[in-house]
Amino acid sequence: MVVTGTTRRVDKHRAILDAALDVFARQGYADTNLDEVAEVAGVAKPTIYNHFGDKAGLFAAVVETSSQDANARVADVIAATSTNPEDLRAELETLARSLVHCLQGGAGSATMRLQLVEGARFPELISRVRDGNRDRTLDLLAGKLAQLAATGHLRLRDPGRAARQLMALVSDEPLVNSGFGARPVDPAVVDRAVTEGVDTFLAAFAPEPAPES
Amino acid sequence: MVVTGTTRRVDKHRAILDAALDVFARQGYADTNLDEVAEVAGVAKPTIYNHFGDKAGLFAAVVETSSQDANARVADVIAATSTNPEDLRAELETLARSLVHCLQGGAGSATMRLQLVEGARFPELISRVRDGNRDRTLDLLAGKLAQLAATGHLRLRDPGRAARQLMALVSDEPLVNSGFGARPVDPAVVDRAVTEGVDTFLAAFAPEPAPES
DNA sequence: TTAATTTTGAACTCACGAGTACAACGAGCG
DNA sequence: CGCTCGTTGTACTCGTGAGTTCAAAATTAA
Repeated sequence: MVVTGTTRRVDKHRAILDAALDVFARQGYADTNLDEVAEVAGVAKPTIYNHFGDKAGLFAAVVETSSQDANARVADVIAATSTNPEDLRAELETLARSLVHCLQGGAGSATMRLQLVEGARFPELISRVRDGNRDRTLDLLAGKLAQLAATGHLRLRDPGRAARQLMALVSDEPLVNSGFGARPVDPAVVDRAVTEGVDTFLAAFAPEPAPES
Repeated sequence: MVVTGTTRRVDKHRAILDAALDVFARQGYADTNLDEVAEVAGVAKPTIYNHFGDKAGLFAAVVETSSQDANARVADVIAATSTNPEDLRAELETLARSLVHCLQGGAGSATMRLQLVEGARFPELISRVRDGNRDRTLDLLAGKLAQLAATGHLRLRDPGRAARQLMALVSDEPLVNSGFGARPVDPAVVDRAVTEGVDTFLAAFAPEPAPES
């Protein structure tokens, strides 16, 4: 077995990032002390300083890394959506449910909470990362919706607007219900928001009147 | 001129609450020190302790008071909406714009930010106040929408759902654009979200096909 | 195997802010 | 006017956490 030269160092680097994401998201930047991050990561505190410089440096790295990860997950979900589905409603519900879980459940929840809560403390970093994430997500989603329009499944004049509104309809209620990330997302709430949100979306944007509305 | 016995004390009490709302909202609970609140309020620090006990007590009072104020403003806006408007679209746009400004602009912005950011630190207080506010707002709005349905302007099977979705459509974009309260709300963004959101709402819930969609 | 690099545990310094104390002053009331 | 209560400016204590130090140990590289 061949172990590459920096494998172990990468392990610790990643372990610190993972631990920090968890602790920062739960407690916020101010209430997070690096003794605790070190303990969760299984390293010594000076090791964190060796890798990341200082607390703010660690935070910035966590935000960047976790947001890139979230981006990749979202892109996968949108790419996996068919542009010629047999059941459009079901396809959109699956897409929407997956998006909400990517953004608000599991690792996405921690990422979202950092972006949401610490915008005042790190305005440039958070704006750049969060707005970049959102723009990218909406672009990809708008692209997919435009394809659905091209194949006659939807009637859109502005795919960007449709993307924004679909996101709003399906994500607002779960977000509020979770206390903006302070509580775990309730899958039942997501399901309801998705079902109702897609229903309203189709009532507004489907070519023919939606069967239910 | 007759001055009531506790006028001065009420003045200071209110001055402390106002100052604290401003500072807590800008800096967050952890980064707010009571020396600064005292300076902004124009009182001595021990006076804050005399009135509110400790920092957490002050914060709780600020959350309660500002949320009640926000509640009253929202109730006024909804009550002022006609249930038999000549121009439904314009009436809904006015309602929606006022709601968003109540919730996300001026004093509403500070209130919202406290509720949004400090949910993890004070879970019971924030959940109670924020969920109570939201439930009340949605109830009032659902009531108004139900009345619009009763007069034939809308076609609803579930006014509660319609209220949730109207709120989502008109408030999501301004909220994200303001960095969840970290930046001032941009009126142009609100206008666009309101116009487009009401348009989609009417496309889904108006009795006859909306003229634009 | 040796040398170089990284990590460690433990202890430390220093700045900061919550909360307190207190004598003196100010405001309000009878 | 005297009394009571609230407020003040100033100084203080104490706990906490960011960041640093260092000799020894562990890991990695040659």
